Amino acid sequence: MGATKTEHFTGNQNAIAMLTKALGHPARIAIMEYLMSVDTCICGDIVNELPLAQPTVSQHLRELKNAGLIKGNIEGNTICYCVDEKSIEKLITYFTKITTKLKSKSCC
Amino acid sequence: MGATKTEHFTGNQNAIAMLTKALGHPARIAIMEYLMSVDTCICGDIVNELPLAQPTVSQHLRELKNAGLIKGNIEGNTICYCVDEKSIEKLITYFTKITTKLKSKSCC
DNA sequence: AATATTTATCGTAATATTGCAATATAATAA
DNA sequence: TTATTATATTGCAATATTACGATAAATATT
Repeated sequence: MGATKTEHFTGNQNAIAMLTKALGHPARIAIMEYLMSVDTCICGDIVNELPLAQPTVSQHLRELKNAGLIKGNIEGNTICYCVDEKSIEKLITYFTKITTKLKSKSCC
Repeated sequence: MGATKTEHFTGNQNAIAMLTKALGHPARIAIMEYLMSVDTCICGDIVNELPLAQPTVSQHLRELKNAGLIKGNIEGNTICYCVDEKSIEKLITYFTKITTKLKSKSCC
């Protein structure tokens, strides 16, 4: 044991969990915030913004990319990163649906 | 190493990461969905809804509770669980702020 | 009181994550 | 060509997570 039993859950449940899991680390939240703190793509420069070693940042970037939360374009010597809006929209839609249901509840 | 370096990040970054991390497992997403699938608190009955052993479900419930995503009231023999709306609101507010910023971007 | 029911905790094995030094890769600059 | 710069990959140690059997704790039922 030790591995998540994804096969017992729906595709949507696994998809949402994949997104939230990728966001479930302060460094990755910090990366997302940094990517959105300017009006353009960020080319290079991400490693210097974080209090972590370069291989660690690279690993976090890969996880965000695998989850579909960010996109990365090779631009010569550096890589330009930016947020993939679709994934964030998906999360907002999901959570909004949740709270819409909650409004009609009266409990606890 | 192996432990997250929370001390290097802001309180808000850690707070959001704590919520998303707690949601980062399909079983916990399934629990949240189940809790919201009815109009009242769910007293007992959560274990039977999931394809996991009782101690495992109990562990997932504790994680959701520690993160502040659900509330649990002891009701005699059973425990009544429901979603803590405030935590979900916090996430929606956060992600909405993110997309508002993204709208003004033109990149990638 | 004895038993059943519900949930939590303990202990532990399997697996995953986090972090970084060392090294590799690839493009640019000298 | 030989640095230099930017990012990725490898390997590994420390730690965390996932899952569950066994057991405990607490209330309910008989």
